[in-house]
Amino acid sequence: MQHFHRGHECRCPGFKMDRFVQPCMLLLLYEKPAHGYELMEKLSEFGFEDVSPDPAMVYRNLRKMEEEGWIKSQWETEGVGPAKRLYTITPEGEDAIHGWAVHVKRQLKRLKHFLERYEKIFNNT
Amino acid sequence: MQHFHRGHECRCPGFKMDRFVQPCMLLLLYEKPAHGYELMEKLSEFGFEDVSPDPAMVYRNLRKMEEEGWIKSQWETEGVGPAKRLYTITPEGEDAIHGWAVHVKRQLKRLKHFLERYEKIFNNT
DNA sequence: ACAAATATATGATAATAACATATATATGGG
DNA sequence: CCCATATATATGTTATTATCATATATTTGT
Repeated sequence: MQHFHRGHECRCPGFKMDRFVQPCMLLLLYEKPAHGYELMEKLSEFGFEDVSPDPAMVYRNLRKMEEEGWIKSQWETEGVGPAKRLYTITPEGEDAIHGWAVHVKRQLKRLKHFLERYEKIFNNT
Repeated sequence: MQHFHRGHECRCPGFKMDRFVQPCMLLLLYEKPAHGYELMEKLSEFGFEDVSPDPAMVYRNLRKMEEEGWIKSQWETEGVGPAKRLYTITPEGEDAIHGWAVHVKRQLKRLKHFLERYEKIFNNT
């Protein structure tokens, strides 16, 4: 038996949207090359306050995107702090952003329709 | 190596949002009791044209929600056509709708932020 | 008699998300 | 000097989800 809401805990995995950090990180990298930790913190700008900072989410998606050829990295051993990978976006990565945008628009439409219908019924504001 | 876009095929699974059909079906059932096939068709209203009609998606989610106690079903052998399960929403199911609405609002915020930022950069309309 | 539409259901597998954990360096305070 | 904390990256494991294919049966129209 599955439980998506037990007590105060919420178990609606479908809306955690781990994958959505990919286009978000791509946008951030398009704006400016950065390393993982930096991206992890900046994700809060996109409304991931409740999820981040989650290193696993960020680094695993960075690896995936590098495999895809959407981003590339180089080690930075100079400067303060431990060695870091500096990520930059590739032309393929830019294409991917546009691909994601299509899905985002479609999903936005779905969510809006749901909310309109929901509020019509339950009269919420 | 993973490929989310091969040729014309799109492989962005994160945005297919199978789980999102749950709150949509709950809303439909709140409006009026229905059976699976009916729900499957009505899902297009929520913008699932590209996914539905997908029997697996609909029936499996209905089973899950019945396990959760959000909906209940009874066989209808009378009337035209093959036997069908008539689903009705429970009070727990109504609670679940409100729970989902919270996630939908949060996700909507994220998607909007992404799109605003995206369009600011690429000047799309 | 047969095709198509209606209706429900599941098996198998690929992909994702969630959680815990491991690692190392640097910095500031006591 | 030592320790806690912040910085920084990385992976193993397991649970959950999504996708695709397929199975079943009834009814309606031709």
